[in-house]
Amino acid sequence: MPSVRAIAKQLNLSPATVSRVLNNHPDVEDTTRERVLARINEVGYVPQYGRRLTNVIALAYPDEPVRNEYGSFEPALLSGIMRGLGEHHFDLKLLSIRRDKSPDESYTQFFMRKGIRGVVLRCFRHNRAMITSIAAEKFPSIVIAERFEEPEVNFLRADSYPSSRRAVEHLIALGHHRIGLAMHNVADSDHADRRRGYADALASAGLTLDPSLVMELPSGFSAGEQVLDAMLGLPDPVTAIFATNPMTTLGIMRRAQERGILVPRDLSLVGVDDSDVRLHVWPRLTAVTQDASALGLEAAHWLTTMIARGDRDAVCRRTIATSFEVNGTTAPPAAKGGRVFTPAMQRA
Amino acid sequence: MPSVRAIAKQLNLSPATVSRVLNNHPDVEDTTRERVLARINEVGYVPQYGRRLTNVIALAYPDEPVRNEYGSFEPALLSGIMRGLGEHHFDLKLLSIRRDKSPDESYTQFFMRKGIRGVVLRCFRHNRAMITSIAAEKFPSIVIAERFEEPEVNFLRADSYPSSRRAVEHLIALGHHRIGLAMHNVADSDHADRRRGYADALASAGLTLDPSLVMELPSGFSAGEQVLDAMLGLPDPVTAIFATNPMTTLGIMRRAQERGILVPRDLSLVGVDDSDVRLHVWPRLTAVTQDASALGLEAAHWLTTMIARGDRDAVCRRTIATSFEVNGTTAPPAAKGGRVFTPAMQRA
DNA sequence: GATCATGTATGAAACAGTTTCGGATGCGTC
DNA sequence: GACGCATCCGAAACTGTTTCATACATGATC
Repeated sequence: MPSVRAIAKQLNLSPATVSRVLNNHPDVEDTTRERVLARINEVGYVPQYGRRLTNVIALAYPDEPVRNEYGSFEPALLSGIMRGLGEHHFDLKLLSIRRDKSPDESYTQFFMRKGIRGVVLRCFRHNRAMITSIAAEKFPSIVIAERFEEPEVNFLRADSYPSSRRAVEHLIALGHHRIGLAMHNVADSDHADRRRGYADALASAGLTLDPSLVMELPSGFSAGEQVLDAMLGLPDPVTAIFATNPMTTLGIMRRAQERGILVPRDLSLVGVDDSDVRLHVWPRLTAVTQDASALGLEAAHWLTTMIARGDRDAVCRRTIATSFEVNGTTAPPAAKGGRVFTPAMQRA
Repeated sequence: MPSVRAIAKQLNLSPATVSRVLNNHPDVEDTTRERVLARINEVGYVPQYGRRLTNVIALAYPDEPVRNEYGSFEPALLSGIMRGLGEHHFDLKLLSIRRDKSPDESYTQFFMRKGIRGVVLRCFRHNRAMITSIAAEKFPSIVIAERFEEPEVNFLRADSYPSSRRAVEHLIALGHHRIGLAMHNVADSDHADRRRGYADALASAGLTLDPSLVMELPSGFSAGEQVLDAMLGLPDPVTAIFATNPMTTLGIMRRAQERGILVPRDLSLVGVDDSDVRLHVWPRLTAVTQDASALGLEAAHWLTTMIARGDRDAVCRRTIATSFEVNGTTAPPAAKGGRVFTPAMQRA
């Protein structure tokens, strides 16, 4: 358990200088700063004073935290994390890395400055590099809902592949063969898994994947509305859609109702749900469900346990299952050839 | 700016004892503890060491934080708070008071132990006493979405009365006179305002308030389903419903669709929305909207400004407006006498 | 009733991390 | 070369916490 004074002595510096480095004060020479940081990382320094104050982990977002557009995933995740903190009596801080981290400090410095002992990381398309850097610095961290090849990155995710495949197989079994795929246009592994589930289900049923039935759009409600219009506007329209994003799914449903397209009579829909929203629409949504709250709980519990034990080398590369739940938005397709919708038939 | 040592000297104690009181250690005599706490409160002691670590406020929930059932209010609020923290560079901690506070410490002690300088409080039916206690201790705090008579309680709320009244007047103007009111069964001022808006709108139109059209239920989705069934099952059914709770509103809509009741042809519905959910259903919901995100932003900004200024006597008793937005769920009532729904007419 | 545990409340001192102040050093300018 | 100025860093002071020892009360035992 090295103290600031011990580290200073080892490096022939004063405690003041080490403290300055830890707090990212500007007036330290670069070479000195590097030397201190190297040693800090090497010995895994943790401030001992004010232990109580630092029994805190953070949920860190790359940019703005808890955006509304993220749908119900974030609140469910938060709720799970809060429950996972209980056993070891940790608190949770919310951080935005890009907003608060100064570019010239390391991630470890940043987190220490914020008084946190570990971090649960949300991963989006653009911040994989950030995450591998944090992991490389060996700061206690765990990534939610993403998969990494790098062995030093800890993560906890839900595997969407089997459920996605079952979802599409379910549609095929009902008789659908023109099945649209509405994807979020991000290259995260979750969405890749869902796409793979779609492709494999088609392939194993002997259906060819028609690229014109695959749409990639930004996440969000209005994307769903566009998807519906586009997919039913095709010369040979789809009879079913698999939407891999919760908000997009809701957008599709709303637009379908607006246009008087009856789900599931005229169109079958399988969505993705992070909480209970699938049960709050009518008809209840047939969906691939992942339990965001369980992800949060497990991640928080693992992280706090690891910190409490002082085990800096623990590894978490866990994948929990998703499930596929058949509800009211899937049915056999309408009469052969599908229906063609004309503006006159629309209610709105 | 008194230090622990200064306070100790004033009271003829050692710094150790004062520190023990601050950290709620058990082995301090009760009279000594009281003396120290009194002085602490009197001088408004704030730990100066590790100032950076304590540039933190908390969003404190009486019980479990960020419950899913709260609907979209919580994430919107959180998002607003995070934005409001930016100017003064504060961080946010999430706390559950009942879970972490030991019964024999004061609220001030608890918050100091958690290293926070101020607190944004969520208020529910059962914790008004808690909130007045916190305010009485003069710990920097602000309550969200609730009104208090006690002059020492700071709050920031949205005034639902005018919009609620306009909502019901809108229904009356469309020709409705059997208008149901679905209320959350809590005695908070927000819901009281909505009820008052309902009552006043009826009264000023010369309509009598029929108590059998007012239902009070626990918040939540399934409550909405019960409301619909009950109100349409009346001998003289309602032709419109004003639902004062977002989740209840969604429950009503879902149940209406399930039963094949067309909104707004067969039933007009006015709801309450804390974010954008009203636009994500079909038809888009006519609703009283309050901007939870703005509440969070303003509250966080006020609190951090007050703390940064060192102004412990600032007062916030602000009410921001809500608005009433006409969308697609309200229309004139069906032919006189209303329709009677029989099971045979139901689709589900 | 004297003696001896036992336990509680407190202070002195040591400790951890931070900040202030000033000194050394280097660099440019007159 | 002298002076001004900025940079970097250490000594010392300072803040809050924790450990250890002590004073004192209480109660049990002979």
